[in-house]
Order: sequence, then C-alpha cells, then structure tokens
Amino acid sequence: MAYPIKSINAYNRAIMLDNERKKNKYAVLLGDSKSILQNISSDSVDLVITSPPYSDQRKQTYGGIKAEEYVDWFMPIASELQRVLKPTGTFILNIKEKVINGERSTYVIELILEMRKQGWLWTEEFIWNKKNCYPGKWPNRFRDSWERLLQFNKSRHFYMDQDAVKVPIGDWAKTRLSNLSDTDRIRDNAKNNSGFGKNVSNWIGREMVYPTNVLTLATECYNKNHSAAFPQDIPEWFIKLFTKEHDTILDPFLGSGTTMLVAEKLNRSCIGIDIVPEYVEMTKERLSDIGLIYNEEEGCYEPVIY
Amino acid sequence: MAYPIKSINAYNRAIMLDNERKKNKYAVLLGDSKSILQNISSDSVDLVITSPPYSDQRKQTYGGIKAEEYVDWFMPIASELQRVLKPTGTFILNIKEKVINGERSTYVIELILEMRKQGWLWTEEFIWNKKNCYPGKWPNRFRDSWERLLQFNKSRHFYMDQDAVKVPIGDWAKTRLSNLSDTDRIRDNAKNNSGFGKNVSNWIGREMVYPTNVLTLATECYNKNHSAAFPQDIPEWFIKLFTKEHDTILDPFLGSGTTMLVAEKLNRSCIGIDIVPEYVEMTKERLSDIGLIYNEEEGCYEPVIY
DNA sequence: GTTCCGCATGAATCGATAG
DNA sequence: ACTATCGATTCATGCGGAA
Repeated sequence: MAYPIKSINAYNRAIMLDNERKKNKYAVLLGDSKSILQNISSDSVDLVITSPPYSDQRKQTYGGIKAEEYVDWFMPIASELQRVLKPTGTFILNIKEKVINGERSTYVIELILEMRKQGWLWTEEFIWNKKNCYPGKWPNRFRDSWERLLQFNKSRHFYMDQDAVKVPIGDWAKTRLSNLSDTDRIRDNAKNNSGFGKNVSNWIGREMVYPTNVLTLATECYNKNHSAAFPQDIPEWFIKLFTKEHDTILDPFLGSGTTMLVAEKLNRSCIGIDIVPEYVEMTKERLSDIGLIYNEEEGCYEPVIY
Repeated sequence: MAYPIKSINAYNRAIMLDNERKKNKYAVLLGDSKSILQNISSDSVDLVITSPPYSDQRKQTYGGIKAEEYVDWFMPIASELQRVLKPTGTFILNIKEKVINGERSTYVIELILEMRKQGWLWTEEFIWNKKNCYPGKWPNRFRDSWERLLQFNKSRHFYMDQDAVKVPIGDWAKTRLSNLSDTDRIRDNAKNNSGFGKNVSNWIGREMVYPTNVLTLATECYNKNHSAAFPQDIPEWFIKLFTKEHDTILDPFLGSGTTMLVAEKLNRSCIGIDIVPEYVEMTKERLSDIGLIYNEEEGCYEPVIY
C-alpha cells in the first residue's frame, strides 16, 4: 500500500509508540490483598497508590472494617507493601477518618504511628481539597471537604520528578481566581488585597510553576456504571511525580480500575488487586475496551502487537 | 450645643454602641501560660484560639521546644485550658508539624491522642489552605501550603452559630436555577438509597451557603517585625462561629495581639498571655491606639466611657 | 461544530425512634 | 442502658442531549 508521506510518518510513529508500550504489563488479580501480595516479588514496585475502604464505609461491597479494628486490619497489608516496594519507591495512601459519636475517629493517626514503627518514613501529608464535597447540614459541623493523601517511603532517597507535574501559570491563575470568588467576601474586611496583588505580579512572565502540597480537585460523580474512589487526576498526578515510563505501579484496592487505566495512559505497567469479583471483571472489560489483549502465558494484559 | 436631628441620632447611636462595648474587658498578661492560666477562673472562657510556637520554630523569641519534648511541654497548658473553658466552649489549635530528617514529625498527632486521654473531644480538623504560601523549592518535597486547625471540645453540646460565617453561593447557581424542570420542584430522592434527596426549588433566591471545613485564606503579616502567627481572618472566622457578643476569648500565646484586636472589633472580651515582654507591650500599644483605656482597679483595658 | 442546560450523583452525619 | 435503623438536610460537577 502506498501512503502519503504524512500518513507514513503517523503510521511509523504509531508503531513506535506501540513497541514502547509493549513493554508494559497489566495484571488484575482477584482476592484478598493480604494474601495475593505474597505472590509479588520483593523490591519490584515503584509506586503503590491506593484508596482502601475506610472504616465502616462501603459496607455493601467491602464488608466494612470497624474503626477500632482498622489498624490491626491494615498493618499486615502495609508490611507486604513495604516488602514489594523498591527502596526508591513511594506509597501514597488516600484515607480520611469518619465521625463517630460527634468526634473524628483516631484510626488514621494511629495508623501513621504504627507504620512508622514498622519502618516506614512518613515523608509528607498532601491534602486533597474536594471542590464538590458531599452536601448536608448538621448542627455542630460543616461539610467535610478534604481527604488525606499520606506519603510513605522506605528511604529518604526516593525517585521524584517535580518537573513532570508543573502547572501552567495560566491554568493555575484561572482556577485560583475561580476559587477566590467563594472566599473573596470572607476576607472582604481584610486588608490583604495588596498582598495578593503583589504575588500575582510575581507570577507574570512565568510559564510553569511547581504545585504545592494541596491538590484542589473535584470528585467524579457523573453518571457512570462504576464508582471511583478518587478522580483520575489523583493517580495521574502521583504517577507522573513518582514514576518514569515503564515503571510498575501497584494498587491493592483497585476498585473500578482507575489507577490501572491511568497507568496505561501514562505508559506504565500496573498490578491491581481487588476482592470484589464484579470490580475485577469491570477492570478487565475496561482494559479490553482500550485495546489491550490478554496474554494466556503471562496471565496479564498487554498492548496489541502490530 | 444644638445638633441637627441627624447628628443627634448619630451621636446617640455612638453612645449606645460604646455602652454596649463597655461590657468588654481586655487583659494582656505577661508570663508563662502554664502558671498565668492558674489565675483564670474555671468555666469562664467561651473560646480558646491560639497558634503556639511550633517545635523548634521562632527560637529567638520562645527558646524553641524540641519535637520530642513538645507533647510533654503542651499537656499541662492543655489541662489548664480545659479547666478555664466553659462546658459549651471550644478550643481551636492552629498547628503544623515541621519536617525533621526528611520526615513529617509526629508530635502533633501524638498531641491529639494525649489530649483525648486528658478528656478532650477531638471534634474536627479544619484545614487552613494558605493561598500565598512561603516560596521555595526542595528536591524531595513541594511547598507546604496548609496548616491544621484542630477543634477540641469539653462536650458534644458546644455553642456554634453557623449562620455567622455563611459564604456566597457558587457561580453554578446562577445558570442552574434560571430554569427549573418538574423534578426540580419536588423532592427528588437519590437512587443509591443514601437517603439523600433534593428539592432544587428550595434554593431559589438563596445567596449564601454554609462553608466547608477547608478555609482558603491568604497569609497576612500585621508587621514584619512581629510574628503574627495567623492572619486576622482565622480568629475572626472562629470567633464569629463559636462565640456571641460579650463572650470571652482566650489566647495563651498572644504574640502581636491579632486575636485580641479581632475580639475587640467583634465586640467580645479577650484575655491574652505572652511570655515575651515586647509582644505584651506591643499589644497594649495597639489597644491604646484603637482608643481603649487602662483601668487601674480592674487591671485591664476597657472601651472609653462617654 | 459549538454552546446551553437538564440532571443524577457523591467515602456524610445527626437526632429521633425503634428493638 | 445499649445498638440499629430511618428520615432529614445539602452543594457543585460534568455528561449527554438539545438548540
């Protein structure tokens, strides 16, 4: 077949891309993370990113773990994650404590202390500021609009590519301005307009800036037949930040497969585990939908070979 | 003297306002909070709001408390605060852990656990999302753009005036409410059995909504020489939320006096303590500047009597 | 093609009532 | 006196069909 030059170039580029991607594998494993993880090699994962079921939440699908049992339930899994993670790897844990008897439960902060005893370094706590948080009104509290994104490491020398998550100055200013509208009138009587204006002038001329440890993102709540714990932007941000192409990502509570789909998009390998058969099936379907094929020998999904 | 009617009314109103304000007292106490607090009556304070010296920070002024000693240093103060706080009162603690050896230190979360053992309820954790956080770049972390605002209470039945801190509704409302469908006019229950439903027509004409537990405010320094720990907006928001007029507010680490100045502005009484003589003097000057006079008998500042 | 607009949805929590 | 269930309240988002 004869192609115009333009088309040949595009075709060749497509082949190159696919050969690149062919290095990646996508394994979707059904079962309890605590035991399934034992089949994964030590020091083999570059990034663990997951959103485990919170205490007593998602009862219909995950059974619900009681707050007072949460730390004991999670620690054996944390131990396996520590084993499979590379020394330069990172573990991002998305979690938030619920209210019990009018108080924030303490299982999350107890978990941090226990994981440090287990040898983890608690490197950082990012905040996910949820723009569209759950509605509701109560006499003694406001709507909960944030979640924790805890960063743990095995060593102080972990891989981090800050330039991969730089934000265009325009977009940043744009979202900031839209966010400002909410709070502008809160600080109406404050005399900090000059301070803000000064900062704005500092940004002029810069095209890309580094983000902070607060991620302001909306939850995905549109009408789909699967519910994701976090929006795609969360794993995307951390995958870009803490991994390179062809690195391996692990999500021990895969859910509807968001982490894996994002890993594929970003040309990384991914291992996902979930205890709910419907979720595992859903992820497999989504992988087939985007053109990956199942490799019987290897027991995992791969990009199509041209 | 003869006044036009208009002026007389304004004059009478001024006297009324000042008589109202005259009920308020402003005490600025020099010394160590741990001992000074013992002179304050039990169950007498409606709101404690403070930003204590963080571990190893502000060394020149406070001497610096080591991270591993922080909890032991703070607990006796927390005990006194619990004693002086009314049963319906609230304690807001602005704090953030610093990074030590590449890790977030754990003294803040250990403090939460210890304070619960002491009898405090950990009601909520607000996030102060600092819009113009400190600039800088490090190889293994981004700029720290948030701080904790921990809410503690003595009982589940504390005073809270949510309407006092309402914020303007988001822009979405303008378009959303311009044309209502049939389902918008009735209660439309959610399909997921959450029990949630909505009647969109309830929102017509609504301009203000309740805020969330994330406060997006710019940092603001009263003066570069004085380390104002937080901007006026922070104490203002919590004073409006957790106190009424003429209530008593306490700041055991007053610094340059931001909490007291805001309390005066909002017509509340205030007690402030600081161990640094220069800060105490500065606050006294600021109180004089806004027209308060020192009452020798009572040992505190008062609004001028007409 | 764009823009407009209807609409379901989301890790929620409290107090009252029932068992 | 305990625990379990139930009704009530609420805001912002982006898909998908219509204009």
